[in-house]
Amino acid sequence: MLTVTGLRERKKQQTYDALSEAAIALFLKRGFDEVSVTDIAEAANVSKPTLFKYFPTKQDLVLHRIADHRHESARVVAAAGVPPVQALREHFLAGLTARDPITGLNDHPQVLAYYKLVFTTPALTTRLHQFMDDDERALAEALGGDLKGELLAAQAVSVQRVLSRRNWEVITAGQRAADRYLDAVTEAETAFDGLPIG
Amino acid sequence: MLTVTGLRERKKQQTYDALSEAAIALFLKRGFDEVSVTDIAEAANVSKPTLFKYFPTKQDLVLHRIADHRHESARVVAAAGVPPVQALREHFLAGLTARDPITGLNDHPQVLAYYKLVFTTPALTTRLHQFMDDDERALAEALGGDLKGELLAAQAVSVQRVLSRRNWEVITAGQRAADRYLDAVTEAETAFDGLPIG
DNA sequence: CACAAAAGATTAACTCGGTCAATCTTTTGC
DNA sequence: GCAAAAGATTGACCGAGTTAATCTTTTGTG
Repeated sequence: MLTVTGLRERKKQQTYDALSEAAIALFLKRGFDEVSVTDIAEAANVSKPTLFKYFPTKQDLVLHRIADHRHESARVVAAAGVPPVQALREHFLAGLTARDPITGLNDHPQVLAYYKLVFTTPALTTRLHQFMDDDERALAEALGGDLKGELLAAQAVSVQRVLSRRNWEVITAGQRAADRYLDAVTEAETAFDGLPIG
Repeated sequence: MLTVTGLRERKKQQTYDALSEAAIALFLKRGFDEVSVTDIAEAANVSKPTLFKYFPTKQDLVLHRIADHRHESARVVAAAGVPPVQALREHFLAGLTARDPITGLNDHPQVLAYYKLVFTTPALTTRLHQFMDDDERALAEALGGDLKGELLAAQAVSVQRVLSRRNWEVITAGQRAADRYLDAVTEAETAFDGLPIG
């Protein structure tokens, strides 16, 4: 068995990428609701059932990028040697510095277009919230699963959602990420200060 | 114009009730996903498009009861003469005392069956979360719409969701509402104490 | 009390997201 | 090199939700 990666694996990856890229390109051009999954399957030279073997829902054609970050908060807390809230705060602040798109503080046109698509399409925001609920559950578990853990998890996820959304809105209104950075840090610190333990 | 309530209004109300009751009865008996909207329309002697004129989605046939409480938090805050967090806390505690189903502290079999249906059906919990997001937006607006308001709104909604869910789980596990009451109050006070300002 | 206008219900046909059973292709064990 | 298993592909199908045209019922008015 000398095959490093089977031919099959490579083809699968190719199909996956073709679907995702075709989908996002079409969605960006015509809008999420104006493109049918059949259109996407055709554009990727694949049948509709095949598409759904790669992506469980139409929304996931867009959101798989974000979904890859699933349970990140829980992992951060579990891996950290410091108190949970401190770990989450530092992780978010590092994200701001790195201009991680998930913090909303990124003004690359492609990133902006992508998030505009997500935030202005109800079906996508809905599914995004499902992912965040998953995140919250995992985080609550990582925090012990008791009342305090559940509350902290819910509030930590909320905080990150509100902060990211605000950053994205300011950037969308035209401000450069670099110009927003300091305010974003200030807001993040204010927000995390409001969490128990600190 | 002496007509107190037109005949038309009454018939509409009748159809509305017939649809809702037929739907919930069928869902409770066979499960949400095992009943088609066509089944419900037939049971209510109505056509499918007519059903959708009364309820925008299949889920709303179940959730309209909860949806009636929309923006309740925002209204509570707006109507109160006390600080927002205090108003929300008092409102929730009053709900516990009154065994308001929305607090999870209600052990009537019908109520339990209804919430079991809601919480164990993904399509319903998803739509429920959409309502809570609406609630959160309205509350944030009522709180001023700035960062602090948005954060407080998100956390207040989270707190109520976590508390209600915990109560429901304990009741579902077999405890009587009366026996849960004191713990529910304690947990609620702990949770609201964690919110800014208090 | 009749009747015109309008509001609402009905029907049939349609679109679209998602699933399934059967078929075909590729990989793998011998 | 080949048979069997694993996996990919497809056409046919189902259910939610919509639309346009038609028909019924209610209501305000002469």
